[in-house]
Amino acid sequence: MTNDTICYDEMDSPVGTLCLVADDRGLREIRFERERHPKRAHPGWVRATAPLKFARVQLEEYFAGERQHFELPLHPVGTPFQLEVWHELGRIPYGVTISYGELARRIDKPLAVRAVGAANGRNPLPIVLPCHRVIGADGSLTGFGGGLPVKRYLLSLEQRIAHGDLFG
Amino acid sequence: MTNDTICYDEMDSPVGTLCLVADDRGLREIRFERERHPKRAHPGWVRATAPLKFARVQLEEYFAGERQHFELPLHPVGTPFQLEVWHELGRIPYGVTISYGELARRIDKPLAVRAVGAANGRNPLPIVLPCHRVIGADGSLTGFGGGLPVKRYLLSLEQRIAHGDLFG
DNA sequence: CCATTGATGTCCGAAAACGGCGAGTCGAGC
DNA sequence: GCTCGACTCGCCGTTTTCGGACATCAATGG
Repeated sequence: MTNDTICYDEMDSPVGTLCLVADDRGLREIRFERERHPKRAHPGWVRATAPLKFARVQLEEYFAGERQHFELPLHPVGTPFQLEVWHELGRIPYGVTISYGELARRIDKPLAVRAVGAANGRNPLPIVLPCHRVIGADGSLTGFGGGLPVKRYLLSLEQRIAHGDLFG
Repeated sequence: MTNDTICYDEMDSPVGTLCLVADDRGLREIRFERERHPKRAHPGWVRATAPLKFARVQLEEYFAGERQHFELPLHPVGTPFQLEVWHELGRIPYGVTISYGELARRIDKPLAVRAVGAANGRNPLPIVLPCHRVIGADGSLTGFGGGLPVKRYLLSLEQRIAHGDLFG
């Protein structure tokens, strides 16, 4: 029935090598070289460039400051709660930051703040689902799977582009 | 890659309706109508008679007393320990019973007696892998996934045929 | 003769721990 | 007074850990 083969590819980026993973339904994962939650190896995955071409191109455009949102079929895998959180991530506009509490409120679970943080930490599609736009209520960056420097880089990139700060 | 479609079929037998399940590698399960460890439903399974024809015929021959061992590709799924136990089951001759302790000794784990019992209880291929030939050290039947009456029936069938007791 | 105990792999439920938080409290310092 | 940090505590989904229960049986000790 469904063709469950999973393919992957790697690409260079300003924040290090990225590993893109997809199945026939869409993009499943974007992995940083050194992740906080290292995922297990990929048994039976097939390296393939073609199916991931659109993802790679759009990411390159993003890093070049020429793309503010992605148009890709996505297929992140997670619990219902996690999917809800990740889906909500997709609605945060480019260059905008909100707090974990605000995100919790937006999914109608104002008290599930730490749970939102945890779900954010397991976001399998960083950059595309912009978990980096979620920060502490006091403005601190608090954490990021690929490392705080990467989070800082992404936010400053978006600030620069969104606000037209040519000196950033 | 591997064609993972799973097919199933049902058949009548002297011990009630049996559900046969197989993939392209062989027979996976034989389910009784009312099982002790009820397995989850079959999402995405396809009903198909042809691939299970040999299994069905051989089972019918077995119940008719005309077959004493099976010649089928098998593909039971379990832990390494379980596979070891189930494999050993296949060596118990028709009409013979051994104890759980004896079975444990045969796989070189003489102390894993209860573990052997548990593995026996999870045997996905009853009848074909004759877990019914394993009984308590004191001769009691102790248990059977499809119900003790079925275990009794199978043993008495084999006794009758093996010992040529025409009055059984 | 009966009750108890220990050894073993697996499953299942309950319980606890653990986070990419945040509001509140309390002192220290100015 | 006011600000700011360090600390505490409650919140909630997920993960991990843990404790029994099993298709047992031989060895003990009363």
